[in-house]
Formats: sequence, C-alpha cells, structure tokens
Amino acid sequence: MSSLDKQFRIFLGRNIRQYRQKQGISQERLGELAKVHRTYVGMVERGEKNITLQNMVRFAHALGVKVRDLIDF
Amino acid sequence: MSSLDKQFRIFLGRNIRQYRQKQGISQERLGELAKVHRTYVGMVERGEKNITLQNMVRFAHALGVKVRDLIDF
DNA sequence: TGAAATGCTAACTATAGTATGTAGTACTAA
DNA sequence: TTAGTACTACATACTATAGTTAGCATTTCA
Repeated sequence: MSSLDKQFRIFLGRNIRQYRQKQGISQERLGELAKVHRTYVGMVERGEKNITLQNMVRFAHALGVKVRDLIDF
Repeated sequence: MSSLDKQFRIFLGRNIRQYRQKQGISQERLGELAKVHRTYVGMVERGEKNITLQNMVRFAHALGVKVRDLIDF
C-alpha cells in the first residue's frame, strides 16, 4: 500500500465529509443511510480505508450524489 | 450483495474492457501494467468483483485515463 | 489446426468492513 | 464551575470478502 494510494483515499474521504457536512448530518446518521457502521464512516473520511465500489455507491446514494461526484481524480 | 450492486460492477467492467480493447492490449498485458493478476482482470471485466479504490486507480493509470472516466454513474 | 487470448473453478492470503468500548472535544444549561 | 448531551477519534478483535494464483477448459482467429 503506497503513500500514493493513501492520497486517493484521503481525497475521497475529504469529499465524503464535505458532502456530509453540507447535509448537516452526523457520521452516525450517514452510516444509517449508507448501511455501514458509524465507526467505518469515520475511518473512510480520515482516509484510513481502501473503500470498495459497493460502498462508494452506498455513500453516494446516501448523500444524494453520483459516484463520480465523490471522485475528482 | 444485491443485484443492483452487481449492475455497477458490470458497468465498471464494461468500461475497463472498452478502454483496454481501444488500446489493443490483452488482459494479461493490462494485468502487468496494472500490477494485478491476469485472471483478476477477466473477473473485473465480467463484473464478478467488487473492486477497491486502489485497484480502480491502478486500472485507470494503466489505461491512461482518470478514475472518473471508468465511472459513468 | 495450432497458438494466443479468455473463461472459469477452487483454494489460499490479505484486507475490507463490523462491532465494542474508551477517551476526548464542543456546546449548552443549571 | 459542573453536569449532561452529541459527536468524533481511535484501539482492538472479529467476520466477510477482496485479491492472488495455479490449472484446465473454451473461444477466437490467423
């Protein structure tokens, strides 16, 4: 796992966090909407997890955006 | 794993295959470039694998496109 | 018809994702 | 101050599954 890979995780996490805060909802609420665990939301937002396509789709759907919108790279 | 999730995997796999064929390279060659196994390329293109962000980045880089270009959803 | 490319299965290893508990932060009210 | 509430960070440990690999079957096409 290179540090370059980590950069992409951080970009994605930052985007998810920004969309979440724009919605004014907590990590816990986003977890409910995306059907993932509360702590997992935090890990993803901090760029600690190498998220799968399935969860990108879940986050995008929960945030009311397209998967593309989470990925500006 | 719902069938809706499978649809997204299929979309992604189809895009990767199209870019690969546009480059005129084999699955084996793409595997070398992306640093993943030959058979894994096939599985992804057939929509059988729930690919991670790291491998999306690897495929995109190997194909000379952006991750966004692999994701039209 | 033979070689290159791909499909497919099965077993394995690495890691994504789940879940619990604790600690820390910020804000509000008494 | 102090207490209470809501939110987030973080450390484990566990379970589910992504990703690796070998081998053989099948397709494709010169």
